[in-house]
Amino acid sequence: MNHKKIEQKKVFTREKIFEAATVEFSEKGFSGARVDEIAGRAGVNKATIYYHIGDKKALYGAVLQRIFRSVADRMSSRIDAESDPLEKLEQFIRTMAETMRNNPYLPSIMLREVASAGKNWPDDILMEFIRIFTLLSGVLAEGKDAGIFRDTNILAIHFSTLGPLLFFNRIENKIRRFVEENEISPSVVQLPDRFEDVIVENVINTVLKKG
Amino acid sequence: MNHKKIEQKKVFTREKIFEAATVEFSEKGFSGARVDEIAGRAGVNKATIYYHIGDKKALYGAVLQRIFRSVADRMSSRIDAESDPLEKLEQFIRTMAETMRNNPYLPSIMLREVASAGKNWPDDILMEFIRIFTLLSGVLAEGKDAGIFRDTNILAIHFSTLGPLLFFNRIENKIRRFVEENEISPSVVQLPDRFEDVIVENVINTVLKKG
DNA sequence: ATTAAGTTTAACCATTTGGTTGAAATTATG
DNA sequence: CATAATTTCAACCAAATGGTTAAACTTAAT
Repeated sequence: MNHKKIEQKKVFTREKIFEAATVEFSEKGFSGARVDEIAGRAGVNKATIYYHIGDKKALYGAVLQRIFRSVADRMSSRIDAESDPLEKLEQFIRTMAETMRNNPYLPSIMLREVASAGKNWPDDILMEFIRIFTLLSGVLAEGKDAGIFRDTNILAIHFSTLGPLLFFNRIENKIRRFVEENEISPSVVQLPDRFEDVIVENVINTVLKKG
Repeated sequence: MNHKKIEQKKVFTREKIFEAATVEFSEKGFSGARVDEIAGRAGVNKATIYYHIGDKKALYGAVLQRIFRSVADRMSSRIDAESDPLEKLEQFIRTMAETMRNNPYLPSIMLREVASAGKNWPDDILMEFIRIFTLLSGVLAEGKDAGIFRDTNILAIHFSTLGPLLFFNRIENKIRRFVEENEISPSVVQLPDRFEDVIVENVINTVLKKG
């Protein structure tokens, strides 16, 4: 086995640990997550986690950083691919929704982090947030300069995108089950096929200059 | 000591326990919360909690129900006090924001509950949610009948109100500290004095019929 | 083949934690 | 005042949990 293969194996072990940890933290939160359970899911001895990464807190931090960096990366490349500010904004929202759909563990972790008010975010995690915020900020400024966007509050637009998408992602199934079990007409609850379509419409309506 | 005073003391003890539990659960979530800590904060022996309420899970359930019922109650009375659908909608949003400001423990608990996707909500908690949702649903229907509201998605409006308000409430201080420490111009981040003003404007803009 | 370095493992430990118990204290009743 | 019922408490316990360790195993270099 040469150096490359060793490195690969090492990376593979770390990867397995991260994946298992992400699922566990997502399902149970930091306090609820069990290191033994993570080790079990990863098919690895508990001590291996401590050898490769560190204690529970370090592991959680690493998981957060991994997640948020990958989100920021994807968001960045997707928006760069568009030229029109309006399409960039739409892409921002749709990429968010898509990322949540593709990574089912993401929403609960993000919501719990918001709940904890970023009490223990290291600087590198903060940086990933700022990257995303700056991205949106740029899109809105671009649209304003082009004369097609109103002067809107960036934070409000950001939270009005992220918030509803996260909420819906988490609660959709609960609502569907409830509507079904209680034989409520779906038209009462107005469950849309694609929630992000509604959010795209509303956010664009908020941002777009009237006339 | 007569019957009334006994009853008062009993209620007082329960009240102290609930208050302490609410704070503890809010700060640390269900798993992170410690029953010993709750007993300590309430100035009560741990066994008293088990005597009066039950185990940790029952205590948490009782806390949730208390919170959400009080929110639904307040929301209900506030909206009933208005007659115009537009003012009802504004009252809905402002009451939400006000309730969060007055009850600092509320937002983190709500966010964590959304994160957990209501996995273990008993029916009575679900009912309180439905009360609030039905309230908003009625306001929007009323406005539509009066010909001043567009046909909008209730869930989206609900989440576009609740989400941003909760997010801002939790993260505001973090942002303020960050802006200050890194000497960033506040204009870049656009921190408004009253975030709910922005949300009121945006939501009304989304709901209102254009003419 | 031998050695040294890196990696994984089973067993173990100290502490924390939810929950219990029986006695003591407080209060209501006769 | 005496007795019964309710409420509070200190002490205790079993289980769970984060973390450690020393030994075993694997691989790379000499």
